[in-house]
Amino acid sequence: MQLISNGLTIGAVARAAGVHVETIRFYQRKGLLGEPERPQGSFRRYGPDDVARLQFIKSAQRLGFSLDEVAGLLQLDDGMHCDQARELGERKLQDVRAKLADLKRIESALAQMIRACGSSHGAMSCPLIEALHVKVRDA
Amino acid sequence: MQLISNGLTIGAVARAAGVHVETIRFYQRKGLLGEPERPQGSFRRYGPDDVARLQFIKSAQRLGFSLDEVAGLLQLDDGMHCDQARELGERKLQDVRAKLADLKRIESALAQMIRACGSSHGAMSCPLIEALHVKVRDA
DNA sequence: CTTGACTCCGGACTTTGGTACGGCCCTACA
DNA sequence: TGTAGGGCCGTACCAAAGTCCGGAGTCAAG
Repeated sequence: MQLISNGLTIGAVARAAGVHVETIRFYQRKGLLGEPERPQGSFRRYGPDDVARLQFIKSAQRLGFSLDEVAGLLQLDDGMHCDQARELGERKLQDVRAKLADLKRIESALAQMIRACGSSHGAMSCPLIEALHVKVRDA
Repeated sequence: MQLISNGLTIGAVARAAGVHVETIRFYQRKGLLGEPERPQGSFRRYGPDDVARLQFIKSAQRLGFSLDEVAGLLQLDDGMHCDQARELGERKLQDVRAKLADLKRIESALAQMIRACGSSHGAMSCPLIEALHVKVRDA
């Protein structure tokens, strides 16, 4: 029953996006995902856009965006006025770039630590926090 | 009362690191931060290392690491055997690189959207999700 | 030697992001 | 046409990461 005439059922969407059905309904309650029409009967039918949107939400979450922030990102895509979208987008872009910078510092600290580990064997105090002293800034 | 002889009080550390006192005690319960000695009396005294550690925890969290994961990162720095640390570090490095890749895709999608916004004025459907269709991979 | 700011400790409460459950209702397929 | 496997809906529950609270003890400055 994956496919009611055209459009996916909630279960099929969930499988396609790798989330649980309940999660979809939870996102709908939160307004992150619209509730689609039910054209012939009582079951909602979803499209590939919904799958993409769910996958986007999950990706953004993995990067430390809260659902509220993800909602902000998604509004950019929904029918917003362009200058608002632009402003919001610019703010988000700054966030993203700050995260990138932090993450790069973590990456090089880790890589350095692993190199150090390879060269000098035995128990040692790895320079992780040391390397990260610099990186401290507010979110 | 910020400073009992040498060493900071919990409140001073909290202020320095930008966290609440309760958060420090919570981290201590979780083992993320050691409970320092109380050399003369009943109050604990902290050093600058503790501040750095707290700031590190907060930074890592902002990047989407859970407290358990942060604990793993911190163990690398504490007196661990080098090959264990190396293995854990390599796993973490892969995580970090995956996050970096995702974040870069988000960055370019956002930047592109802002450019598009700038060129064509008026209400429009910004290509955020469109641009992110590619980036979908599992965590 | 008092007073006010602070610490200690335990436990209860909150928010975020879901998960699980149970009862009823559809709908596609045999 | 009947039945199995979903869908629909509400409510309850869960873990993570704090946050708040209250009573008691403790500094240190005036």
